[in-house]
Order: sequence, then structure tokens, then C-alpha cells
Amino acid sequence: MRSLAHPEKGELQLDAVLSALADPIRRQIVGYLAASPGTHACSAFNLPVTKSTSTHHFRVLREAGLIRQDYQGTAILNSLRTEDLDAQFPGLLQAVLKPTNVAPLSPVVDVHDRD
Amino acid sequence: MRSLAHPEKGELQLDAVLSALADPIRRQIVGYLAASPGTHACSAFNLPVTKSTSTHHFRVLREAGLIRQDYQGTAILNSLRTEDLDAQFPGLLQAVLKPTNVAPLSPVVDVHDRD
DNA sequence: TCTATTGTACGATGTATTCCGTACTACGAT
DNA sequence: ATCGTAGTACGGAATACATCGTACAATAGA
Repeated sequence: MRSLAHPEKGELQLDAVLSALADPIRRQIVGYLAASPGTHACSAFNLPVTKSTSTHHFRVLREAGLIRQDYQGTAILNSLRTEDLDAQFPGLLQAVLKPTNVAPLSPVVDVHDRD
Repeated sequence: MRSLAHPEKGELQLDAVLSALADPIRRQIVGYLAASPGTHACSAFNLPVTKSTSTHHFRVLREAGLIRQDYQGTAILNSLRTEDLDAQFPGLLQAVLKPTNVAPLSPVVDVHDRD
């Protein structure tokens, strides 16, 4: 079973978190995870970039500690590390994800991946 | 009297604000302005970079709408746009500036510039 | 075993960012 | 008029970042 490295809750860096959130595509990912709790495969996000770019953005989010990624077969289950983030940076996620701030880029259609 | 361009309160972009806050030097500036309300000349911040780099960071903050810059003689009075930011992105400033998150790089000594 | 699906690795490219030094402007004070 | 102070403009160097295409790895299912 493959697995991916994640920073511990106590290791989260504000620098990395803010840099990760500064990109609109990554904010779209985080916004979707926040709006649709649970786990979602990378392919469910309808991002306006290629697969390899998508991989890059998910990795940035994981390495910053914003999301957790667990393999399930060939897919990856992505989830938001809400509790860890709220513990380390209280209020930050809520502030960034306020509805008015979430860019509704693509409406994320055709999702069929609930766990 | 020289003057500098600022985005209107309603024009603030979350993208630009988060990018601006992602840099530790700029967060140091914002943190100092938040901790010491009022206006402060650029030279009062004891930043670990040269004058020209300092100018660059202040401009990024101004163009993102985080600070206001008004000439007074040859100096510039910098102030935090707290109200505009709280109106557009409620909770964001507080979350980013939580004491534990503010890197105490240099203690900012020898300040003699209260208005 | 073969095939399709999901995502990764790697290298390339263009752009943006950070930082510097030097020369300059604007202003106040002498 | 001259000088010092505060900050800007400009150009350059190093680095980082977003993006892509192609080739590959891992897994599930037929």
C-alpha cells in the first residue's frame, strides 16, 4: 500500500499555508473540499489544468498540511485537514473560504466518488 | 504634493492579499503596523533587506490594498487598512496576525516617528 | 495476463518574484 | 543655493513557480 508524507499538525508553517492558499486553483480545491465534506479523488475537481499540473497543486496542498491524501487503489482520497488547521491557525480557513471569496471557476460536475 | 495609487476598498482581491501576506518580510511589516497603530515611516521597520527591496515590499502591500501610503515631506506615512480589510475579508487579518504566527524577526528598535 | 484508470516523475519553458546596486527625485533644513 | 534624508526607478541576477507533454508505475477488473 503506497502512502504519502504529511507534515504533523504541530509542524504546519503559516508561510507554506498562505503560499498554498494564494493560488486560485488551490483555493478552488480547498473550497470544494470544505463545501463537500468527505473524501474526493483528484479527478473529481474538474480543474482547468492538465493532470500533471493538478498533481503539482495537490502536492503543494499536502506538503503545506492543508489536505490529507490517502491511496485507495489507484485513486487518492483527498480530504481537508480542518481540525489541524483550526488548531494551528484559528479562523484562517473560515476567513479564506467565506462564500464571497470562493471563486466559482468550474461548477464541478459529474462527481461520482463518495466513499 | 506627491501621492500614490491605492485600490478602492471594493476592489481588494483575495489573491493579491494572500500573496502579499505569504511573504515573511511583508508579514513583519503588517504585524508591526497592527501592533503599533498609527503611521510609521518605511525606515522605522528595521527590515533585513536593502532600501530598494524595502520599497518593493511596501509597494506590493499598497497595491494589494493592505496598507495606505501618504507622503509627508520626503517620508511616507504607512498605515494598515484595517477597516477595509475587515470589511472585505472578515477575520483574515486577525487569523494571520495571531501572536503565535507573527515572526519576531527584528525587535524594531530606535523608532522615533509617531505623527 | 491484458487493459483501462489514476496519478507520478521528469524535463522543458515561460513568467514572476526576490533581491541587489547605482543613479536619481523630492523635499526640508541650513 | 547647498546638503542631507527618504524613498523611487531601473536594470540585472538568481531563484521559484505554474504549466505542459511524454513516459511511467500501481492498481482493479475482465
